Amino acid sequence: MTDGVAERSRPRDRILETAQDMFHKHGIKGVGVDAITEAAGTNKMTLYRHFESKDELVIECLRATAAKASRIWDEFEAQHPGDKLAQLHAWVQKASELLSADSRGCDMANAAVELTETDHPARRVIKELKEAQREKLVALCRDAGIGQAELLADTLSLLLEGARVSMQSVGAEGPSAQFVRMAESLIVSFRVR
Amino acid sequence: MTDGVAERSRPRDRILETAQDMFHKHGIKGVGVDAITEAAGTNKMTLYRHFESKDELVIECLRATAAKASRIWDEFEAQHPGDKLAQLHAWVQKASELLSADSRGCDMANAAVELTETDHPARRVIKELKEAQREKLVALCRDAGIGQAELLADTLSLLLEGARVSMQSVGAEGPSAQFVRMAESLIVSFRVR
DNA sequence: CTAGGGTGTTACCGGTCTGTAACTTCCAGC
DNA sequence: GCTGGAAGTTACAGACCGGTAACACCCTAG
Repeated sequence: MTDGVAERSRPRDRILETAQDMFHKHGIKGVGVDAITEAAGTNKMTLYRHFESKDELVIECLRATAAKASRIWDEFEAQHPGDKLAQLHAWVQKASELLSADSRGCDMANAAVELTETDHPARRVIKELKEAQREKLVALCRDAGIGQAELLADTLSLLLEGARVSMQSVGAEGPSAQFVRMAESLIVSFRVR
Repeated sequence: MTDGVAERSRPRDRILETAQDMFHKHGIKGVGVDAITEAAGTNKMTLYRHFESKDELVIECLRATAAKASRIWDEFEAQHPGDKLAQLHAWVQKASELLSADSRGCDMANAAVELTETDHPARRVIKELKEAQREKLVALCRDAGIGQAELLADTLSLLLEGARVSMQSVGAEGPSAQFVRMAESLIVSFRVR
């Protein structure tokens, strides 16, 4: 039971937290609702009283993950209040740390790969959340005084997304190991311009 | 039956081709062997006479995909014999074309995302094939006279990998739309150095 | 013409999946 | 102490999964 998260709290919270963790580790199609409820120390009926379907649970998990990521951005502002360029460097640093700490990449991107049905209800949620994150990074670049803010933000996005997926196929010693160097010299080259 | 590939040829070839196509479109866990054999105009017994398991079929499909990609590299050499820099630009161009033509990304990366079991037999194959592709790109960059060939190759790899996964979450109008511009200016900046 | 290998067909095994029904148990608020 | 709602339990439905057994067929090489 390596996935046990059985602190005493409300069943709904336990289910949500456990599901996040297990979806992240094993993929969405790789884990059944029975396994989630068991690891959460509850049962299937209780899950279906709080979530109308597995798809809906998946969506709630993605929203929770995005909310967690959003809280990290607050740290940047707290650590470097007003200094947007420093916050951009902190973004690079934090991304690199998360790359080292976890090899399963981005939950939203992974879900998009796994849920191939074009009309799957989670797909529009993924798109919305990813677009919001993109907006945030663009704004950070612009406020940091970068000229082509959109282009830098998109390039950094692709580098990070690529690093996270590359780790899953070739491991941490592959191209993703150079992420920080790539990102930093990119920022430099965009500032000079 | 949108996945039908029923030309008269040997069952093994039809199964392999059909499986490649369906794994690509619907994911590995998203398609069963019954669906593959039906679309290939054959039956399950015949599949299991040629492939000892679904996992083995998956591996054969990945090898076939990699072989197809390898043939594209031969085109570069044919189109620009000896001119490695031109071949590098052709690589960027071709990558961009494939991005526009297909939104389901790289089969190997997708498989790595889907097959989370660390000891899954396909994982080592994915790693080997990806490492071979990396070697090829590094060699191309080096032979094109790029100083930091490894770094350029890895950066281009991450950009492309990122573009392919980004398309699946936010669509073709997202950051991946700028792939060519990013790659080309990267090459320029590495040449100047 | 015949033998034999590749192929097709049908049925089945044991397991897993999402989702539901009916019933019991527990516990907090009155 | 009683009550009402949340949570747990058991069993089940219906579908799908990967994989196998037994047998009929067809077509080509000799």
